[in-house]
Amino acid sequence: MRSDHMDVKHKIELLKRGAVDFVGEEELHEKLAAGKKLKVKFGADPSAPDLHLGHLVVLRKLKAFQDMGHEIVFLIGDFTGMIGDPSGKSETRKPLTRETVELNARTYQDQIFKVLDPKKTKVVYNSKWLSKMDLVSVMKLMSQYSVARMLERADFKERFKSNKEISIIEFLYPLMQGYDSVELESDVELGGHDQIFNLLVGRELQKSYGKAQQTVITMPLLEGTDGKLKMSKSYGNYIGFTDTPKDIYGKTMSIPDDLMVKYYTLLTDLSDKELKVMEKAIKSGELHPKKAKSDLAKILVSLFYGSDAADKAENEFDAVFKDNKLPQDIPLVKVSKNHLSDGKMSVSKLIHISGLLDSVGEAKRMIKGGGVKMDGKKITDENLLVDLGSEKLLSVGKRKYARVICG
RNA sequence: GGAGAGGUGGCCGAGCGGUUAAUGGCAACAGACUGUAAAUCUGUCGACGCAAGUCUACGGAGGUUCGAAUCCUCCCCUCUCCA
Repeated sequence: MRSDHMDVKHKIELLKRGAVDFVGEEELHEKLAAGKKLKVKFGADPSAPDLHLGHLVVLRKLKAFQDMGHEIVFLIGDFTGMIGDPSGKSETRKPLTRETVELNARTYQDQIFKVLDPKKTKVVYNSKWLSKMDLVSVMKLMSQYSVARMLERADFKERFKSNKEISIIEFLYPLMQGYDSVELESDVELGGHDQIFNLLVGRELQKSYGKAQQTVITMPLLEGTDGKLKMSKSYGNYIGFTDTPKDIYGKTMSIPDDLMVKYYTLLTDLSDKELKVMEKAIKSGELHPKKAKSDLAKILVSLFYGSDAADKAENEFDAVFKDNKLPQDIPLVKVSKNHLSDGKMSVSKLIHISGLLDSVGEAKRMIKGGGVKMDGKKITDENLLVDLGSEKLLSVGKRKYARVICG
């Protein structure tokens, strides 16, 4: 089936929405016009199977391709994962065992298929071809690139300039990842903007190896909940696919207000027009930033858990943080008798034992700072003896609760 | 192979024989305020102990000293310049 010119143009516009880079538009245009079913590559390291909203940005774009009938090739970098993508504070990774890779890959798929259609997704492992390469092939691969070009990569450049270590093997990473594109004959490769260098290497290697070149599309990096650094597991500023509804909601509420428009742009289907309207409304005070945020929080919870869960999360949040009520599910902690003397224990110790805080000292400091309550009353005496004959409700701040009983 | 610089708490970064559990910044946590786990301001920020205090910590192992993150020896790691 052939698509007419306008149709193709429209599709490309749609695919371009929100993208930072879009390299190789002509090739894409030609293929779409010819009615070709595209192979869209998306690669992932099997080491961190905890996807977050940053990934969602890219996954949504993949979904757009899928909805147009194209095939997603989800590449699991089990081989390249042994090196690890150079990332600032790089360290040599311990090689993953086969089982770990399998397990991580499994988890990864469980997560991406919350967004993508498994039927239109092919999963491949790059160890299939990379582990079989002999030194001659590796040398051929290496001869395609120069050190100077490698150092163009922002990450390397920075480390080189500030005299940080760069291992030679890290130079191999972009080459191997790029070689995957040669092997797969991918038509399009998608990734976060931080992947631009690697993706372009893939495009160039395809040319060197006499293949058609892939179109490279990158999506912006989403700032994390701190509003500064990119969302990432290692910065601890992420909202994960597997987070509880409560956490997705709460973490979303902790995003700085002024990031709302960006989040809406990258994580929802609002059109550019609607976004503009919203931006204005927030500025003029018509739309309270909190409202924009709680709406977004609900959208996100719904995406992973459905709208009922979203409503529930909102109610719970309002109850706890707006009306100062208690959350619904407070874990019950049983304290063994051996820890008690005469059925009693000091609050500080109790807080530590019940797992609310990491040490007794910390609990004492919290009490001094006025952050601890028992049965709704603020505790001021850090040595207060608590009789565990009956259940006690402890809270530290508004986010940590435990019901404690002797058991 | 030679010469030099350096490795400090979650991160960045001072200190260079003793009032140093180690200045400062960031992050984190709590409090106040708020229609938010936004913003802002304040406080806390090694562990154990009711406490006096004890222990653990400045790449690793030894050593010198009444006393070491600070000096010495060896080892490991990183960077720079030269060959």
